[in-house]
Amino acid sequence: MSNTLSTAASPSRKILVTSALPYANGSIHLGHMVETIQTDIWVRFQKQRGHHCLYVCADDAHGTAIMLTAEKNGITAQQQIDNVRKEHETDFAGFNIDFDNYHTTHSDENKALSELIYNRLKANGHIAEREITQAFDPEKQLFLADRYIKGTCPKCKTPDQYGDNCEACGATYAPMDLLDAQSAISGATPIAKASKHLFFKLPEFTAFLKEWTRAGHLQPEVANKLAEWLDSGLQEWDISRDAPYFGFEIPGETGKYFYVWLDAPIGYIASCKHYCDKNNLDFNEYWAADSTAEVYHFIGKDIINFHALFWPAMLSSAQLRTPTQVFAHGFLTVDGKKMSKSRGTFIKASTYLKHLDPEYLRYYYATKLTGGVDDLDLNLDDFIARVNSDLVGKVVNIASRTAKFVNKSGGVLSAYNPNPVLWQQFCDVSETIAELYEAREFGKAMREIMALADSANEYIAEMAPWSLAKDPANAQQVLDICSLGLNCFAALATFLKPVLPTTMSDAEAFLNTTLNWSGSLSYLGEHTINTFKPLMTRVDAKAVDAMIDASKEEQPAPQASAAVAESNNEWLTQEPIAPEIEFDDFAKVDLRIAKIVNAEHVEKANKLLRLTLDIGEPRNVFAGIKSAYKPEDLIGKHTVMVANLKARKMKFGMSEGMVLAAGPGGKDLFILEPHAGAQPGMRVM
RNA sequence: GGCUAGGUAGCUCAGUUGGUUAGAGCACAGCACUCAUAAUGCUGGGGUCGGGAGUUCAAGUCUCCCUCUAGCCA
Repeated sequence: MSNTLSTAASPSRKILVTSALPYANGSIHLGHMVETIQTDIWVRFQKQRGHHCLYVCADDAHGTAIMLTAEKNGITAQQQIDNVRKEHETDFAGFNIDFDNYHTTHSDENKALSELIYNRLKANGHIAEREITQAFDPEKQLFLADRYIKGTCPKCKTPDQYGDNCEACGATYAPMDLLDAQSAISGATPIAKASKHLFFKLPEFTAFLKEWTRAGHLQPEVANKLAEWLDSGLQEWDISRDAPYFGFEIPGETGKYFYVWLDAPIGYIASCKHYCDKNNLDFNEYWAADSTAEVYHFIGKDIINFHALFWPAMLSSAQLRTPTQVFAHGFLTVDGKKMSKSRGTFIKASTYLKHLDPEYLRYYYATKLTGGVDDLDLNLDDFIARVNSDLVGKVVNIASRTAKFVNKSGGVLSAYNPNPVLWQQFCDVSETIAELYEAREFGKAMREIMALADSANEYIAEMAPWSLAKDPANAQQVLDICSLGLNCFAALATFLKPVLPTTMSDAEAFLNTTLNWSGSLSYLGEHTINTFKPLMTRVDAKAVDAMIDASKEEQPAPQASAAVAESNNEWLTQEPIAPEIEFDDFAKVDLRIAKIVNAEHVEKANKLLRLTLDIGEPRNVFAGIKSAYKPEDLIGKHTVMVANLKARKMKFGMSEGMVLAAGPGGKDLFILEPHAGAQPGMRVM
């Protein structure tokens, strides 16, 4: 993202940064860490540049899921979220995520702020009330969200589907449309029940949001994505949930609670307030409508709507400032695939920490992070090679190969710089690297840094101080060369400090200095250093394997609902044979042999092919078989069609009949083909 | 079904407003060096830039179609 803000040290910048609030219902895994590591690197960079930067986060502690988990664990919701919060904080600390404040949305601050904001929305006429009908579990006395209802898809009859869409055929439907719908919580058959709900009148913010989303607050691809919502018309947002619900009760209502997504983003403000209150800071400087502080939200691309539509609209109505920018990032894949429990790639943060150094992952993520929303792949072989080669082989090696000569000659660096051109290269690139950090182009920044490391290693190889050292007369020259080498290392350490806080803190101890980056680099002249000790050890491939194995053990492969797949009668199970009919019923269906004289793609249609069939007369038929057949493979073949089916008007024209095909869909779709000899027009009986 | 993003060397990725023989790191091969955590340096092999069509003097880059992958749809 282009950004006119200066990256150089101008202490005027006052910055508030957040990472998305992890849900208090599960463990932190390496996917979460993409976001917190990205944010933490950015925050550490800002601090190192001398800016006032505050990094806050919190656990997202409300909702039905947490209530149910607590119940299952036989503890109160409060105990549940307290336990999880402890675990989350430990995991983040293990990865050196340096929050200034980590709070919870189930806090006094958040309650007060949620009520305040809600009351303002209401006073401004932005809250609507109306009755809606939802699925209700009569046994649990609980309204059921779509994901808590299971049943058979009304369209393709696949069993065990959730209440909003079918994973097998992709159909979308209302939860009560499911065949044999049942509550996933109690197993009871849900009933339809009406209840009053409160809505945030989002459509009234359409003009505001159309402008806001294009005003430099978002990455362009994110703004494009949101245009879809804005152009198709915003809907009112349901912000209430009926009791029982774990959350905050809505003021002025009874048995109504704020939907978890209403108070979650307010948790950013609440955590900020909690910090300000503890530290005697004025929290209005961050959140008042006229605040001049910069506010940034780092989020995953799955929650863009909440942060870039609902959230700015709410803030605007509540007379609070909106975020300076929202930075969305992509998801984590491991070895090119979605994280999987059975493959052992659903790796919890705590599992990683048992086997590997957090600095490795911080660096690897940094090499792959961009300012965009692309997904990030953790390729385990690449991870090992990259960390070992870049950090141990290149960067740390510079110190390792030069330190001994300096330590031997008394441990004091030489003030004479034998190659000002090389040093100038480091100074010149310093600002470029800073700009890349600012723009969250960490991958590019790492590449620049490694190019400098290469230059330093080339220089040392060329000078070969180990050869010069054989003659005591060259002692001063050897010291000059190695001092420059260590200055190069100090510069690299400065640039890498936001990514590798622990390693570079050790480097500071070795170099006996603090690695500031608030201005231009300074050359360490006559300066005493300490004895070099290895700063980082290589990634052990065995440790990576052990981590994967441990992830498998923790999450045993589910006894896949393989019952269906194993059954010989898979198709009968999925779609039982229809009720018996009389011959006359069948005879009503006029099936004919048809020759496919032409087949072609239909522009703008994702599933259809246009077939021209000859049954003695021409027929135009649209068939949903594009996913399984190429037009050229069909032309000239014979098939069977229903010839007396009432013609149907489709978006692309009239369809005069249908061809017969079997299979679940997608690539598994098989049209019928008669044995040789059948002629177009023959009736099939 | 709609939409948004991707598909460039074995792997992970760069490729600015279309402009000479498409780049980097890792991996691989050869050589050199031996200070360094078997680290480092030099040289080299390797790509019909997902497929097809079009615009252009010129397309990885622009347009259209197809295909595969990922995600979102309150």
